Amino acid sequence: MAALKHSKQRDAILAFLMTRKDHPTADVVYSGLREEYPNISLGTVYRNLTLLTDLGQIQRLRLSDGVDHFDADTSQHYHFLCTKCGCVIDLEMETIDRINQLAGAGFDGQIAGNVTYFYGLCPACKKENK
Amino acid sequence: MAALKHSKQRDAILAFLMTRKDHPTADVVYSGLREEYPNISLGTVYRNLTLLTDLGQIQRLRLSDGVDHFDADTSQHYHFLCTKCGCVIDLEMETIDRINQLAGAGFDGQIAGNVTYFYGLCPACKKENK
DNA sequence: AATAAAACAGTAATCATTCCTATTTTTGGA
DNA sequence: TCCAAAAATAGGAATGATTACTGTTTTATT
Repeated sequence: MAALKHSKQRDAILAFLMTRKDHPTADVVYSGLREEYPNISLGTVYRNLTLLTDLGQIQRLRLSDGVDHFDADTSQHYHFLCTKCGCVIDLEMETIDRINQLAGAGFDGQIAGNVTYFYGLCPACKKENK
Repeated sequence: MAALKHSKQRDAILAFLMTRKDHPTADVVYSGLREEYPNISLGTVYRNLTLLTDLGQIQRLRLSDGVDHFDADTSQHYHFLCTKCGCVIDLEMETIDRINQLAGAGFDGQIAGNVTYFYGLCPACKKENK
């Protein structure tokens, strides 16, 4: 039913995301692509970001800053949100697996997964605060 | 500087929240209070929910459904979001303490805390799905 | 090349939340 | 108890991210 058709814009959005490690928002993707595609529309960016998320090619990060961020690295890893400058950084740490089992014990529903991220001061803001 | 003044509306908002375990949204609080306070305004609800959060008397839950939920229980505990019906439920489980230390190891910034919640099917939706 | 389906650009609409302003309430002192 | 200053309110306008709509363009298939 889906009958997905190829599009240059979708390729460009995915390629752009793959070049960045800062987990940009839809608006940043839009701005970044306007040089190469002056007529690309914000709606197209949103639609494709959602589509790529549904396809499992990228992941959407919904942190507490109220704006969605997107990450081309779909592997399980943790994120950090700086409460001062708002930047988002990958954290290098092992996966906490048992946590879903802990949550499921004594719960009659079905745990499909969890959302976990960290917040505080990023290295740059921490240095600046001294 | 703060010079907080008493208000019936703020009392009512806090009292309403304390009667509920379902972590209502601002709009639900607003609707629930309109019987007793027909003229209460949505802005007042939002302002006081933010104020009470800042005072540490309630906590704001920012889950991935895009709407803020509020909880009068400020103790550390975990939440579950049903991906089908959208309900939010408290989970009975021990606190995972070392997770912040794990995240902080090898990270040059400062970890202030983490956000962790679970998602899946609530007991009612799980039963219905069989 | 002809056709149908999908994607697009551009724009309007939605929805949660915040902001603004004139009025009302609270509170501490005369 | 009355007064004045500060804080809070109601009501409505504004914001900002995201989604929906529509007529046009692109893609893929025969």
